Formats: sequence, structure tokens, C-alpha cells
Amino acid sequence: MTDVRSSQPAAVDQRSGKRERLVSAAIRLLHQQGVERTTLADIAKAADVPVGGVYYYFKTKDDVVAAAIDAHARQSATALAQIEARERSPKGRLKALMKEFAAQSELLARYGCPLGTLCSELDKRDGEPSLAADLMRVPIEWAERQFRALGREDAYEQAIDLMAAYEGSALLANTLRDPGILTKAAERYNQWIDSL
Amino acid sequence: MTDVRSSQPAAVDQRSGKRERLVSAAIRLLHQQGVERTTLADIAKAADVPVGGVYYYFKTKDDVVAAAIDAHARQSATALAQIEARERSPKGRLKALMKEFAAQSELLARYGCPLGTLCSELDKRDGEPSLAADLMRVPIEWAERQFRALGREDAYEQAIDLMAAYEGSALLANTLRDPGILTKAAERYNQWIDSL
DNA sequence: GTCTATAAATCGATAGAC
DNA sequence: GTCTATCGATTTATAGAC
Repeated sequence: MTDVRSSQPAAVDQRSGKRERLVSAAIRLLHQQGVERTTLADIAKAADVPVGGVYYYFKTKDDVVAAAIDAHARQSATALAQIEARERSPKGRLKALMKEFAAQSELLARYGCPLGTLCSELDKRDGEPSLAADLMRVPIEWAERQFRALGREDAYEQAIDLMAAYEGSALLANTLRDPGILTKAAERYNQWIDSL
Repeated sequence: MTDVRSSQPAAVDQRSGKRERLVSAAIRLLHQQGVERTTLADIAKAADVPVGGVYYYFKTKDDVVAAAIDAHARQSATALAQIEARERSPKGRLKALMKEFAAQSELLARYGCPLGTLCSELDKRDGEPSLAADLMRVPIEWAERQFRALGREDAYEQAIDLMAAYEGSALLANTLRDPGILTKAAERYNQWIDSL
């Protein structure tokens, strides 16, 4: 994955934290409004940075998006690592992931899955497998490791199946504005994990 | 659902079929490029209609999108009715739907599910349950009827589960550019249906 | 009734002031 | 090094010619 940190000016942003605020605002707005409908002015305003000043920290809008994706990937990896450290068994880890999904059901029903909507939108934008594909691989590979630890030969297929169930449930929960779709799907998956 | 046909000028477009071409082009481009990245110029060019002339047939871009959604809903309903007429048993009908999904795996891996990507994008656009929700309900209610005919009390939940599995698989197939994700998911669902 | 020419608005990006 | 003022490109929409 591209290291977006290298694109930041040298010896800059040590105190102000403006770049950090911009990335943080971008992550939130990209989720709520989508990539295409979020302007640099929106992001600058949310981060309390002068509108034109964004270009001091980033070369283009695409760079802002790339930085947001990169930061998001780190956040996801950290969250998954925390689950791995907290839960000892693969089953417990998978169930903890389901719990996280269910806990976000209200937000997901309102704005969709941050990861899923981003992948969907970036695919139209680039026309080629984008940075978002790497983002999607983070939870897939994590789940694959858990299934492999459970001794499943089809660990990759199971991981794909889990993420597909989650992403599909998030899409329907969002479209129909029904968080229950997500919580029920998580419950069902939990029962299935228990039955393994 | 709004009847978009009523928005077309009276006694117009009887021969030329330009409005029809515009809607047809809009459906295709909205799928391939997304709503936000498809301009009226794109649609007009694809339909071989003068760029500004679009406004004779539609009042705004949103009207073009609404007409495309409406036409798409009719197409889906027709396709599902054909399956219902062709296949006698609920199981056969559900399996026929899976077959249609699998048959489109290449297109879906390239551009995502037309329905899913549209719902995802329109949700960011409107901020409220959009016309696309009605579009999503078409296959859900169809599948619900089949599960009910199979005597399932949880017919609605099963229908949601089926569509979530499909939409999630389509999203992952698209993001990872792997049609196999869709065909495998369809296979697995077929086996499950057989086991009922 | 149909379409051309153009307006109006938005947004990404840049040049240069401080 | 940081940001303000502005440009230029794009796109939706309209006024009016034919």
C-alpha cells in the first residue's frame, strides 16, 4: 500500500495538527456524503482550515482521498489487532467482530458501511481496482487467519462469505433504513460460529 | 412508485424514440460510471441526442435518474415474472434467480450490481430513503413470495438474507475483480435450496 | 415542438501576497 | 511556510432561435 505519510511536507504540521484534522474530517465526510459529493471546501470547513489552504497539505483532492483511505486502513488494522489481543480463541475473535458490526448498526443503517460505500464509489471513479481493494483485504485476511486457526481448509472462502454477508446486510440496512437487518445477520452468524 | 411516464410531454416522442434512448443510455451509464460521474452530456451523446435537448424531455438531471430507476424497476419486475411463468416450483424459481445472477458475474465484477451501487450512491445524494429503496424491494418481495410458498414462516428474513448475500458477493466481486466470488456464492445457495 | 447558444453556478486548482 | 484571492474547467440549466 502507498505510504501517504511521505507526501506530507517535511518538518511541517508538528504543532497545529491541521493535516491530521483534514484527514479525520475527510474520513467522516467521505462516509456520510460520499467521495463525489464531498468538496474540498466541505473538508476544510469541517477541519477548520482555510479553504484554499488544503493545497498546502495535499497536492490534489485524490491525495486527500488516498490519505483518508490509508488512515482508515490503519484504524481497521488496529481495531482488529485489539480484538486479536483481547480474545484468545478464533471463535471468540470472530464473534467479537460480529459484535462490533452489530454495535454500529445505527450508523451503518444511516450512512452504509464506510468500507463498502467507498469501494463501490471508487470503482466507478478509477475504473480499475483501487486503493479501496487493499482496504477490503484487511478484514478479509484477518478473518481468513481466524478460520485457518479453526482448521478450515476453505478459510479464504469462509472469510469472503463472512464479509459478503456483512457488506450485503449493511447495504440493505442502509437502503431500507433498518438496523435490525444487521443485528439479525450478526446474531445468525454468531450461532453458526458456535455450531462449528 | 412515482409514475415517471406522466412527466413526458403530451403527444411527443411517438416516432423518434429519443426519450426512450435517453432512458436506456442513462440506465447503462449510471451503472458503469455512477450517478455523480455521469453528466447529461454523456447521456445525450450515448443516446445520440443534442446535449441541451435533454431538457426538452426532462426537467432536471434528477428527473432523468428517476426515469431510469423507474424503467429499471419495470425491467426487473418483468424478468422476475418471466421466471415465475417459466418455473413452476418455488425452489426452481429461486434457483433460476441464482442462475441469472451467476450468468452476469463478469459484468457485475466489472461494474458492480446496478441495483446495489445505485442504492448506495443515491443514499449519499438524498440523505433519505430514495426511489432506489422501492427498486430494492422488487426482488426482495419476489423472493419472499417464493419462500412463503415453500411454507417458511420467516419468508421475509430469508428473502433479506438472499439479497444480502447477493449484494455483498457482488460488492466483493467488484472490488476484488473476481467473478468467481459470485458464481461460488450462487452455487452454495443452490445447494442450500436443494436441501430444503 | 425541437434544438442551439449561452448563462449561472460549482469546484478543483494555482499564483502570488504576507 | 501559510493562506487569500482568483482563475479555468466543468456541468446544470435556460432563453430564445428555427
